[in-house]
Formats: sequence, C-alpha cells, structure tokens
Amino acid sequence: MLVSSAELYKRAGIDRVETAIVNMEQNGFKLDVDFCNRSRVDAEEQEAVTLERLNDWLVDAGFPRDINWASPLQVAKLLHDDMGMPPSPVWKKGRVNLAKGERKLDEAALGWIRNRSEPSVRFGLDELVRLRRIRGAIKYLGKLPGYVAPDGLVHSVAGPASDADQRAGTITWRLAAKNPEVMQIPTDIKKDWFRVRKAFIAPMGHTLLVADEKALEVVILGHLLVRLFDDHQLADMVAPGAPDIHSTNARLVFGKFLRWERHGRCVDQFPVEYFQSDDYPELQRLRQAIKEVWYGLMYGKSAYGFATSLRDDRDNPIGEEAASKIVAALFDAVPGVPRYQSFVLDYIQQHHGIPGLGGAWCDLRELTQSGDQWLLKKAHRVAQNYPMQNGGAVIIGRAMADCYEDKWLWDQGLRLERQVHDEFNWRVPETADLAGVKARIRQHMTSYPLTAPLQVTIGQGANWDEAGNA
DNA sequence: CGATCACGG
DNA sequence: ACGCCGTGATCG
Repeated sequence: MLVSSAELYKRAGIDRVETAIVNMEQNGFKLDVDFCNRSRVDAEEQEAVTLERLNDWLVDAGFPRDINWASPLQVAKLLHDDMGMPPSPVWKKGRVNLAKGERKLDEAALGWIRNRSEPSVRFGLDELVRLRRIRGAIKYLGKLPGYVAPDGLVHSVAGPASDADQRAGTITWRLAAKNPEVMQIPTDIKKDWFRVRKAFIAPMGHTLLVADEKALEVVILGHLLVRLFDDHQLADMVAPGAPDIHSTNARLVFGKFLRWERHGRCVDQFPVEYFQSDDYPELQRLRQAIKEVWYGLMYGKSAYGFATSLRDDRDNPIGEEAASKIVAALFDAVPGVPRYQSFVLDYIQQHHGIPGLGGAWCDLRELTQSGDQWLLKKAHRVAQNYPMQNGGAVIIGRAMADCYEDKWLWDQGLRLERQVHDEFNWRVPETADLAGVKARIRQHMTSYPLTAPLQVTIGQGANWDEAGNA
C-alpha cells in the first residue's frame, strides 16, 4: 500500500516535532561559566604536568622530547620504530590489518600494547591516556563559554532539517545537535574526570529534570517480536518488575548454556542481582560482555566482530571460535533475536527496504539490488537497526511534542533544554508542582502504543550531572 | 579535505 | 568491506 508523503508527514507528526524543536532551541540552557573556567585552569595545570612527565619519560629513554602527542604518526614512529613495541592487532572497532602496515593507537590498541610492556613503558602509555582524557575535558571546558549568547544562555542547534541551512539531522529521524554538540558531552564517570555535565546548570529559581526511556530500543524489539511472531519472551524480559535483562542474559548464556565458572561455582548458581553487585566483579564483567554482544547483535554485528572486540583479562581477543559459542548461546537464550535477523534478511530481499514505526521507509535498493554480497550484508545490518533506531526517534519525538503541547506543563513553567535520543532535560521553577509535573511527563513518555511497555526514570538536581544520576 | 581519534545514544 | 546513527578537533 502506497502512502503519500503528506500522509507520512502527518502520521509522524513532523510539524509538531519541528515546533517543539524550535522551542527547545529558543529555550537554550544556562551554563556555569565560572565552573568551566575554574575546571579548565585545573585541567590545563594537569595537562602541563602530564606533558612534562611524558617528556621526562622520553628523555630517560633516550629520545628527543619534542613529539606531538596528538599526532598518531609521530606516536606510532616512537612506539614501534624507535622503541620497538609490537603494533596492536586490535583496536576499538576490531582488527588491525598489520600485514598492510596499518597501525592503530586508540585507547584499546594502547591497552593491548600496555599489557605486554615493561613497567617503564607502561608509565608512558598511562600518561598518554591521561593526557588524552584531560584534553578531552579541556575541549569542552574551554569552548562552551564561547557559546553563551547575549541573553546569557546557550542555544545549541537541533534537527532534523535540510542540509541547506546547516542544521543537523539523520536518516532515521533521530535528532542531532551542534554548536555546541550537547549530545556528546561526556557522561562516563571513568572517562570524565572533570564532570563537564556539572556546568549545565538550572537557571536561578529553577531545578533540572532528567527523564530517560529505559532500554528504549530493546523494548521496541520486544514489541516487534510480539507483532511479527507472537513471541512474548523479550517483552516479558523488559516488563516492569522483571530483573535486569543483561544480568538475565549473562546468567543464561554463561551459566545455563556455556557452564562457565566464576568465584568457584557455575555462573547459573548465582542470584541474578549479583551480576550488578560490586562484590562480584567477575559477574559484572560477564554482564558487561553480554550487554556488548546484545547491542552488537541488534545492529548486525556477528561472531567475526566479537572475536576481536571481546577481550580476556589480558586484552587478548577471545577469537572467533569462542565468540561463536557465545553468540550461539545467546541465540539459544533469546531465540527471537536470530528469528528477527532472518526475517529482516528475507524482507529486504523481497522488498528492498524496511519500514520504521512512523510509516517511514528506509530505501535499500542500491544495496540489495547491486548483486554484491558485501552490500547485501551491509543492507542487512542497516535494516536490522533501522526499525529500532527510527522507532526510538518516533517515540521520543511524539513524547517531545506531547509534553510541549501540554498546556498544564507549559503553565507550570516546564521548558525543554535538551533531547539526547532517549533522554529529555527540562528546567522547571522550584515553585512548580514537581510531583505532578513528573507524573505528567511519565505519562507522555510511556503513551506510545507498544505491546512491550515503555518505562521511564526521572532524576532531579541542580545540574545535568546531579539530575542524571539521581 | 580524508583519516584518526574521541564523545554520545 | 564483517557495528548502526551522529559532531568535532586535529593532523598531514
């Protein structure tokens, strides 16, 4: 059935979302400029100390001290040609083609080298990682204050919109943000030593609300499995009150199916809660590993990729055989996943595209009709991902418009500052009916009719860091 | 201006 | 060419 573009436009509520986006851009957000400046000074001091340590390290090893640590070429020459360290066969995204002379020095590659190094070399590699982390924070602390407009607020630019006006947008209907890129502000506590999100503060008399859709793309897949195959397993796994899905998967995969042992007994002997407990780091690592496999599979990754992206304790890739066993076990644990993969492949070979939730059509003809098996595989990966990524964008877009058009919320003073794919950041006056506002937000964010229920967590605080972790 | 690296989802 | 979608700083 063919649907007119006007009908698609209406179904997706694009005009409603656009209006809410424009309002978000106008709202802007308050930046703690003093915090940025203080932290930047602190970070630059640490940068200088780290640089000095790196230079001393070079001199001690008998090399000239003026190398540019931001240059992969110069660092590669130093580590591999001058110091004789073996180049890493792995990096964050997988294999390194050493036969072709390819070299990688991202953090994953440096970690591999580090684990095969003398203590003196480790010192230098650790300092290099440190330097990159510090500079990563300085990037934001230094530039963010420059975006404060005459009204005292920062107005990041959002999409989607045409390329012509230089605004941001995506083929999946997700938003993007630029000038500044507020969607990329560090959040990982292990990486973000300067807590840049603390600079995103509520204006005077306001508080910040951070509302997050829980495992949005997994819920959408659960919905699709019910609709396509009447398979309720995944929907049940993400239902309210169900245990954490990645813990359940780790227990099933490594315990029930692979019979691995940790802390002296088979993994399936542990209660599912232990997989998130700091007292059981071995179980936490299994949970983290299966979480990576889960999301990788959702986006079309295979055992070939997991063979290098999954590492043992010494950073050695686990290899394709071990990866295949883990993937097979996860398929056994959640059969809807391989079933969905096969369905999508059949579908794109028949229809040369894949639909999204809002009636969007992802055209894959160029990939599926080329006769090239590699391009067909590429199409398969895109097609697996598209319903989830586009579905998430549709759901969050509708919630965004519903919240914006809600007169009661507007009168309470609720104003959207940011949208980050599955998360909203609002400011609201401290005098507002906060419990009522949160309840209404929760209602709008869970109203999309899916067969697997949406769930929302809402945090509150004086800044993005606090509110996001509350 | 393409490649590398890093950040988010 | 074996993980999807993005923005941006920096190097050569």
